[in-house]
Amino acid sequence: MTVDRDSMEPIYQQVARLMRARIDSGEWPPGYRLPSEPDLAGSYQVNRDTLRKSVRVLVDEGHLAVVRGKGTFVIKPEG
Amino acid sequence: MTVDRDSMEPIYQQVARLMRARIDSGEWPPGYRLPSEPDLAGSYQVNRDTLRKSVRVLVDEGHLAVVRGKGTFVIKPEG
DNA sequence: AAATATTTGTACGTATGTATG
DNA sequence: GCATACATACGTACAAATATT
Repeated sequence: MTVDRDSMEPIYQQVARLMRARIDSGEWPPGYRLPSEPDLAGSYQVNRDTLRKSVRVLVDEGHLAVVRGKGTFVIKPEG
Repeated sequence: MTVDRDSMEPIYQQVARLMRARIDSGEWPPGYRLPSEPDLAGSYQVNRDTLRKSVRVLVDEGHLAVVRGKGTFVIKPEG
């Protein structure tokens, strides 16, 4: 062992975890439109590019859907 | 009709097409390691970030595999 | 209808970190 | 240790789709 490995997690994954928690907890319910990317980036103190990486993770997981010009929405269970 | 729509294609997709063509043509055969991202970015006259988007497209299509620290490789038919 | 504002998408530039050779 | 190659992160600007006034 090389002492304490795997304690590093990229920021965008950390943010993705935080956002996932808000979805799972119901704070961001199905159909909810998230704050804008610049707003979220500000909230999490990260760059917009980094935030968008986090969003992509959740989109890939099927938790979020992004619609250009409209916003980012929490996916509903059925669809 | 709104006159000639859909004639706009993002640069990263254009580059993805060019790269796909080189794979399909056999210029980049299975197992081949592509030039480095900075080199490819220079060849196609785009930013490295843009080139990485193109690569992601081909990875998602199953044409390429990216290995950190090693390079980007053309996927072999079988695996 | 038209102009404006909002929101996501694309593109470039730069710096630093991590994995591999 | 050093060089190479991919990964992450930040900043900036403008384009495109949508919504609002």
